[in-house]
Amino acid sequence: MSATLQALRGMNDVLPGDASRWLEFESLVQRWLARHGYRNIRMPLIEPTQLFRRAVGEQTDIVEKEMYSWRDELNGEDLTLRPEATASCVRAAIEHHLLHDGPKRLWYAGPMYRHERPQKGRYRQFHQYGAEALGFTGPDSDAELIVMCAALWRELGLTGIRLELNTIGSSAERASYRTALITHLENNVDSLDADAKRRMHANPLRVFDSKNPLVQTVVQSAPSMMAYLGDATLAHFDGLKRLLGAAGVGFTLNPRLVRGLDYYNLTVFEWISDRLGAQGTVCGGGRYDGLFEQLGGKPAPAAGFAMGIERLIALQQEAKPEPVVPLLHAYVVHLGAGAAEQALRIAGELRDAGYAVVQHCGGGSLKSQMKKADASGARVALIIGEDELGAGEVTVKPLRVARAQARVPAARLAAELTGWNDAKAGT
RNA sequence: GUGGCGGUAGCUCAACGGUAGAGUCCUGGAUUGUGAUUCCAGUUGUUGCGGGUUCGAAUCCCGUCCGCCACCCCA
Repeated sequence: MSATLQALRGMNDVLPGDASRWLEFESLVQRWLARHGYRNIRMPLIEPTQLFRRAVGEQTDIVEKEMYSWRDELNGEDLTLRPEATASCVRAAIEHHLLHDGPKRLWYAGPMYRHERPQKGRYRQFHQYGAEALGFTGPDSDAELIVMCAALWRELGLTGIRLELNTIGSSAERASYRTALITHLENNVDSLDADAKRRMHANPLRVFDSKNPLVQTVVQSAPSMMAYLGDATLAHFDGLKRLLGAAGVGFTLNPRLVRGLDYYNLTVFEWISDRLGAQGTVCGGGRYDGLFEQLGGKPAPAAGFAMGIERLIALQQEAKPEPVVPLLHAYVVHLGAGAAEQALRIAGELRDAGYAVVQHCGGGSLKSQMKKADASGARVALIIGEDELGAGEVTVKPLRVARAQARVPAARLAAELTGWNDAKAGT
């Protein structure tokens, strides 16, 4: 039984047709990050399990049931495939004293791993670009992170991505509100259904989302978070809202937006699209002022976000479905004795001059070689047969525009090919 | 992790108890060395995998894997 091996569930191959779209996307995103002064940092995919337990939070879904964790039998260490990268980034900043000479703007990219049930836009290995502004206290830093996202959506040509915003206060404010909320829910426990009761202690804010009318009556009379927020929190949030307004970035306040990771405080936000079904969050982030200290470092404020590449590319593909075809300037076909050697020489010279060139391999009739040349997407076919070889020339035949072919001296080809490629070509 | 739907040629799909098909793609040809259009010809499969029912299973049943949808949660 030759069991054919296949990729693990929820882990995908990105095949060349899609990969060229990824490359284009990544190059655009990286230029955008550079223009905002963010510098790349690269962390390991594997970290001590403890890092995520401490950073993300013991009670979170991620830590409780979604991590790829195992014990390294060679030395007894408990290891985990990273489910997100903020924890790693902060760990690295602490370990290498990155903030010793002031705040830093950093970005990272790469695969993350969560053992969830896969569906469209949700995979067990998925990819993120993340930006972290480490060491900045004020709402100006939060605003910068959010506003730069808005610029990226424009650049990517994405529309219909809306911003949801909330403040969850300090951990102390959150704790006292949480206590008050749970007390309220417990006092009305008779009106709660099983789902609400389950959420009551695990994640009391989630009870607000219940569609059960009876539960909603309890929700209506519940205390408001606002009453538990201090002046500093409100001032920070007001400052952020003012800056977003000045930047022309619209948002909707979502008091139930809490996000699933424990390290957040004050600002939390999500960018959401309605075109992706249940997996609509395309980017999420917020402030996490306590994380440095929580991981054993000197206290430092910080904020950041992470965006999902698969989801953004799905949106972009919908907006711009034409396949991304890599640019190929020339396809060299050759026929007859000695032509292969000349073709190899010429292809090399053209590549040295900066052109993308494919040389035909595998022989075959001129007709079949021309078919390959056309299918390759090349702008022109370069034909080297016995005639051309004898004359020291190459036939240049445009494949994308209506223009007569011509013979060009081999020695001048590198200089003249630009003219043939500049001819207006269908993309 | 729970529930629902689905898996047939490389791709998109038909056949829905009685010999598994079409389009597309691919390959070759239509007078000498010229692609993409047109015409002709040809190849394509353990019907996801394993078991069961039946004279006979792509088709019905069970299991399993994978995908999709919803829940949960999030990128």
